[in-house]
Amino acid sequence: MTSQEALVEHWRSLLTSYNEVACHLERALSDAHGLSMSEFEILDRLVAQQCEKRRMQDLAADMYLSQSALSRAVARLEKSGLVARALCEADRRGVFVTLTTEGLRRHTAARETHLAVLASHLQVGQDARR
Amino acid sequence: MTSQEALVEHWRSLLTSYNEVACHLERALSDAHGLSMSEFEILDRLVAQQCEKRRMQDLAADMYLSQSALSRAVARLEKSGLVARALCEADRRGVFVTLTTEGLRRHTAARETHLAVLASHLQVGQDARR
DNA sequence: GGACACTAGATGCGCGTGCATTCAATGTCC
DNA sequence: GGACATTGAATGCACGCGCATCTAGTGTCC
Repeated sequence: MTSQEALVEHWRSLLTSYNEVACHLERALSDAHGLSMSEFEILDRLVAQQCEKRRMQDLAADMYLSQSALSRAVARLEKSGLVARALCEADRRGVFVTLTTEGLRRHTAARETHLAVLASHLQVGQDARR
Repeated sequence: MTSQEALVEHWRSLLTSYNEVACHLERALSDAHGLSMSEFEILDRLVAQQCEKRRMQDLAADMYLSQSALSRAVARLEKSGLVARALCEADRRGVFVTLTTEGLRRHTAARETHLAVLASHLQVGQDARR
């Protein structure tokens, strides 16, 4: 097998795995908790890093979402009461995003679903490395 | 590390890789050849299996796209003249999809871009298997 | 301090997606 | 053969995305 073929095969495998898991995750999180995958990922980040920084910036930095997608996702989460926006006084362009109590609760519940879906649809050894 | 943590880490890694590559692929294919990633994948399937079967069905079977997404993607490709639809006489609900000469040409050109993007953004050994 | 570049985030827009539904063709059962 | 379920594909719809743009606040240079 040439290295090109290996490359394409690896990509195909990644594509398949991703779509399989993402599709199930999206459905399960939405049905059980009213969250999209991206929204869950945002909550997950917020739970992980509970220090004070310019959140929008930082969130965007280690996520795959574009700035605009993140902005809207946070807007949805705020509307649902899972997250709160707060002005940053030091630099009034910045916006802090923090979990609400309800947000933490929802994340805790959704985490179960998240893990369950990963466990049943993500085979850890299935990558196409050759 | 617990197995749950390993699972989540693997998923994060997959998510990151996928988005990195998919984003670049989408851009490169679109800029250089006016194709979306899905459209290229469809052409790629058609090049690979040049036997006669109910195409829509078969295409959907080994792709990640939903039936409706596939239907529309094929419609776009047909509109661009890269693909042709043909009625299946044996079962007149079915639709054959075949590459046009131009479709083959476009695929050949796009394949270069595809491989180049994979080569530069997909590290084969980067999966998070632990 | 006033003009100008830059940065953080929000928003208008077009597009591709999945879901649910629809429509036509096919199979089945009496 | 007629009623009914089933199947292949197309389509209405709502939604999340990325890109480009806009707004407002900040920094810089004279």
